[in-house]
Amino acid sequence: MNALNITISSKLYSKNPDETELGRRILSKSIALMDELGFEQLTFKKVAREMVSTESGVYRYFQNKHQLLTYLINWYWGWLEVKMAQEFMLLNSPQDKLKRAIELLVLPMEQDERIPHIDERVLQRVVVAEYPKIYLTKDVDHENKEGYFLGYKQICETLSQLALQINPNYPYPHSLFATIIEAAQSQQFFAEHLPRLSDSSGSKNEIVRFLTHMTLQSLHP
Amino acid sequence: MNALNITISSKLYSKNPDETELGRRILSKSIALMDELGFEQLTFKKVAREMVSTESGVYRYFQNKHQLLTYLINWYWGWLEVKMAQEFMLLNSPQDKLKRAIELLVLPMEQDERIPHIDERVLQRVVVAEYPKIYLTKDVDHENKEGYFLGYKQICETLSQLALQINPNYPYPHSLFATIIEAAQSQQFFAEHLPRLSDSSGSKNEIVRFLTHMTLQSLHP
DNA sequence: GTGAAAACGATAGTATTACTATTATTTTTG
DNA sequence: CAAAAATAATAGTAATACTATCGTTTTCAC
Repeated sequence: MNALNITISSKLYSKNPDETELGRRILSKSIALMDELGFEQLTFKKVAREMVSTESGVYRYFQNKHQLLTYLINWYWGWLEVKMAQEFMLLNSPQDKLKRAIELLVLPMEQDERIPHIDERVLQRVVVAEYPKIYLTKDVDHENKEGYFLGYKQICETLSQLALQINPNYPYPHSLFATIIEAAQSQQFFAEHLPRLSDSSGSKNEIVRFLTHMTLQSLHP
Repeated sequence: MNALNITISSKLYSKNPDETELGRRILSKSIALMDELGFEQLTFKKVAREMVSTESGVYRYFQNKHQLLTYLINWYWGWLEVKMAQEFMLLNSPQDKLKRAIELLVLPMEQDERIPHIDERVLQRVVVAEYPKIYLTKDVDHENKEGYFLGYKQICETLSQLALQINPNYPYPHSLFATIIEAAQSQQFFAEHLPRLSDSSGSKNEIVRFLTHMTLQSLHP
C-alpha cells in the first residue's frame, strides 16, 4: 500500500486514495482545507475546487466528509504507531518508552519525506481540533463494527501493555491511556484557546511533563 | 432567574428561555430530541414540531442550534456546581470533597422536582454525547470572549482550588481537572460504545474508582 | 379598561449543502 | 486495438439553516 505499513480498514473509503494520484491529491488538499476551515465549513465542492477536479471525483473515493475525516485520523494513529514502534527499539525500560510515547503524542513532528502528499504537522493540528467528532455520532456502534476506530484502539492497547510491564497489578490500563491520549489532544487545544483549562499555556513541554507525571503517578504501586 | 442560582451568560440566548413558558418548552423538548437524534440530526424545525410551535418561535430564543447546545451544557455545569457546593457543606476534608465531586460527575443524578422542565438525567446523557462540539469550532476564540465556556472553566477552577488544599505544590491543577472532567464524560461514552478504550464496561462505579485513583495519585506529594 | 408594546404564529423565500445520476471523454491495460 | 476503468462535466433534488414579513394575541403600565 504505502511507503510505511499503515493499514486502514477498507470500510473507510470507496476507492483507496493512497493508490492514485487523484486520491493522494484529495488527501493532501483536504488536510490543508480542514486545517484552514474546520470540519464544519469543509465541503467536497471546496476540496474539488482546490485540487482542480470535480465534486463527483471526491465522492468516488469517500462517501462523505465524515468518512474522509475518519480516514485521516486513522491514518494519523497508524503513522504514530509506526513511529512509536521505531523509537521503542532504541529504548529499554518501559518507563522510557512511555515517556517517549507521550512526547510523540504532543510534540510537533518533522515531515516525513517519503510521504510528500501528507503533511504530518498539519494533520496533527487537524487531529487536535477534530478528533472526537469521528465517534461522537449516533452511528458510533455501527461504525465501530466496520473498524472506524481501530487506529485509536490499537494505540491504546499498545500503551496499555507497556503500562502493565511497569505495574502488572494496575487495574485501569485502557482507561488510563484513553484518558492520556485524549488529554494530549485537548490540553494542546486548551493551552491555545481556553488557557484557564490548562497550566501549560505556551509550552508543549509543560503538557508532556503534566501527562508523564499523571501516568507514572497512576502506575505507582 | 431560576429556582436555583444558575447564571448563564446572556450572550447564550437572544431571549431568556428560562423566563417564559414557551422558552421552557424549548429547553424541555430540545433536550429530549438532542438525546434521541443527536446534535447533527436535530433541527429547529423538529424542535418546533415537537413543542407545537413554529421554527421562528425557536429562533426568537436562540440564534442557532450551536448556541442552544452551548446553553444546555452551561446550564448543566452550573447546576452541577450548585450541587457540589451543597454537598461540600456536609464534608470536611478536601479529599472527601474531591471524591464526592467525581461521583457527581459520573453517577446518575435524581431529577430535581423544582425544575420540572429540565430532566437532568437526560441532559447528562446529552453532555456525555455532545460536549466537545461546543468548543471544537473555528469560532472558539470569539465565543470564549462572549462567555460561552464559563460554566466549564468555573467548575474546573473550583476543583483546582480543592486540589491545592491537598497539595499546595502540585503544579498542574487546572490541567488535572480539565482532564478529569473530560475523562468523566469520555469514559462513560467509551464504556458504552467503545469498550476497548475503557476497563469499566458496565459499572459507573468503576469509572469513579479509576478517576479517584488518578486524581489522588497525581496529587500525592 | 385602554393603548402601546411585546410576543407569538403562520407563511414565504433564499442560498447552500449533501448528495445522486447521467453521459461524454480520457486513460489504462489485457 | 478493444474493452474496461477512471475521470470530468453537468444537472438535478431534497433538506437545511436561516431571514423576512405580517397579522393576531397576550401582556402590562397607567
